[in-house]
Amino acid sequence: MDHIDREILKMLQENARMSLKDIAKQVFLSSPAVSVRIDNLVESGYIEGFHAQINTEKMGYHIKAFINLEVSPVDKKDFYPYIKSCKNVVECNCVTGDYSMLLEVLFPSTDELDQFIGELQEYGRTKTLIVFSTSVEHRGLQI
Amino acid sequence: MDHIDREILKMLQENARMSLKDIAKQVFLSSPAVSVRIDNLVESGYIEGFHAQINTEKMGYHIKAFINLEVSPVDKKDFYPYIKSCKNVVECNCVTGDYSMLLEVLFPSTDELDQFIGELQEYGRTKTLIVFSTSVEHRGLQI
DNA sequence: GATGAAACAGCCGAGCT
DNA sequence: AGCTCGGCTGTTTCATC
Repeated sequence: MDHIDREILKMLQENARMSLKDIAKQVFLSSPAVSVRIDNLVESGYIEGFHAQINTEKMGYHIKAFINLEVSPVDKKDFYPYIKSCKNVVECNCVTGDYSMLLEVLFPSTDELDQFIGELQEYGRTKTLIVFSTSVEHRGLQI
Repeated sequence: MDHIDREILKMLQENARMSLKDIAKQVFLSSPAVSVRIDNLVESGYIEGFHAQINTEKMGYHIKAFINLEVSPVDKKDFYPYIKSCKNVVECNCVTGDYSMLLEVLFPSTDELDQFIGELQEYGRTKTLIVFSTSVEHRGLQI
């Protein structure tokens, strides 16, 4: 992990479909050299994947919300697989504070969100924050 | 936006570096046909970008946290450009509830986080939730 | 890590449905 | 109008230095 690897990471973070040739040009290396570096970055776990970022609004998901959820330690074994299977859950973290879990979710409308919160309350009390606007869209670590 | 476009979106979300040929094979189309479809998806805004997902732990960012921040409406004009420039801020939302803003941040250690919270308090009071563990890593909309 | 060759993928235009 | 097919260009990969 030298400064060239960091440069490659940065470029792939901005455009994951960038060609090896274009990357090579910018780091003053040959394409094969870049190819093996990328393979190594994936292999060693620095790169976890390459993903297309999709406009959720355009896909009909108009409501973004954060749900604080209290889950008792006993119920967590059941909770984890359940929450992973929920397509609308974009992120789920175990956190400090009054509520043990913080979820980020996407729904087409408040109706579906409301129904989901109903389901969640089987695990514990909730506090929901609905997103008005996003000033910094979820982005990777700025290298 | 037909079912083939949705299939292509799904594949690019899973692996943004997938070749046109491999995509074409799966949707029973020719590579050129897939190429124009992807261009259209980008053009029409369904795809907002292609990004490499980087392991933040490996990059030395061991602390993830959510910061609830109260910002008065008057200060928001200053706040937005400032928060965008903060490299450690991964996401920033304007939300309902007691605090007007919810930030997701990454730091190498609690020291840097603490210092950042100090800076933020110029804008208003804060409540910080530190992440113990992440059961659902930030992922795109499940199509 | 560089180079050159071979395989491969992507792009553009022609013809087809 | 949009899709498929073929050839040309550019890209990736492999073997060698």
